[in-house]
Amino acid sequence: MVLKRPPEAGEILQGTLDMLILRTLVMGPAHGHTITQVIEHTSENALEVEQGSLYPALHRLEDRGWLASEWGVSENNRKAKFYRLTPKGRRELAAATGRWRKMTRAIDLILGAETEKPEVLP
Amino acid sequence: MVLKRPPEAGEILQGTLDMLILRTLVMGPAHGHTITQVIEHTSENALEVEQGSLYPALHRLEDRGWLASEWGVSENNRKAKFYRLTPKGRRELAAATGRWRKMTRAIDLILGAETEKPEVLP
DNA sequence: GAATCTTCCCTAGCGATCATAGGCATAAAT
DNA sequence: ATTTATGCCTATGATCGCTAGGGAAGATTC
Repeated sequence: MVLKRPPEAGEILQGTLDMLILRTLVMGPAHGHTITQVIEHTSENALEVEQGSLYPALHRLEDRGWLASEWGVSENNRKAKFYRLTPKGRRELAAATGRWRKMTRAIDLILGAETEKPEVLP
Repeated sequence: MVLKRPPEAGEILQGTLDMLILRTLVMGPAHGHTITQVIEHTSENALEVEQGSLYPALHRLEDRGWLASEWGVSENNRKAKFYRLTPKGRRELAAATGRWRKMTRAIDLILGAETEKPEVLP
C-alpha cells in the first residue's frame, strides 16, 4: 500500500492481503469480485480491497500454488474466474495466521496492550 | 523487509516499525542501539530490528518532525545520537496506534478471531 | 435497438518499507 | 597491540499495495 502520510482508512496492512484472500476462500471457491466484497463486508467496511491490489495478489497466490483457478459463470451470468484453496494454500493460511497472531501479540506487548495506552489525541 | 517466503520469525510487520520506535521513546529519549534492544526485549524476542531498518527509520521520523535528536554520550561512554519524541511525534503515535487497533480488529474479524480458527498445521 | 450501466478481468508504473550487506570510528578488554 | 563491542551509516534489491489506466460482455433504460 502506498501509505500516504497518514494512511487513509481502508488501506490494508502490508503483507496481510494474501492471508485475507486465503481465509476468504476457506468458505468455498469464489471469484475476484466476490472476494473483495466478502473482505469488505466481513471487516465491517474497515478494509477496502482495490482491484489493482486484488488481481496481482490472486495471480501471485496462484503462482505459488496456494490457489487454483478455473473459468466459470458468475451469479450475475458473467464470465468469471473462480479461485479455490489448494492443500498447500490451506497450510500456508495456517502458517500465515500463526505468524499474524505472534506478530500482533508482540506488537501489542510494546504498545502496552490494554494496560498502558499512550496519550489520547488532543 | 524482504519477506522471504515464508517470512522468518522476527521480521517486522510492514508499516509498524515507525510506531514501535515512537512508542519506545515515550519512556524517554534513547539512542538507536537502546531502541533496538528495548523493542526486542519488550516483545519477548518475537521481534528483531535490523540496523539497516532502524537507522533509515530514525532519519525518516526525524525528517517528518516526529523525532528530534542530539549527540551525546552513551552508558558505555561512546558517542551516540539520542532521539526524543516531539509533540508532533506524540500525536502521530496516538494516530498510528488508533489505526493499528482498527486494522487488527478488522483483520481478526476476517480470521474469525477466537471462535473459528482454520486448521492447525499438520 | 442504441446507449448506458454494471460486472468482471487485467496491466504498467510508482512510492514506501524493510532486509541484506557492506563500511567506519572509537572505547574497552585481552 | 590486537581484538571485541558499541554505535552510526548507506546503497541496493525485493515485495507489496495503490493509482490509473484499459477492455469485454451482460443487463438496463430509453
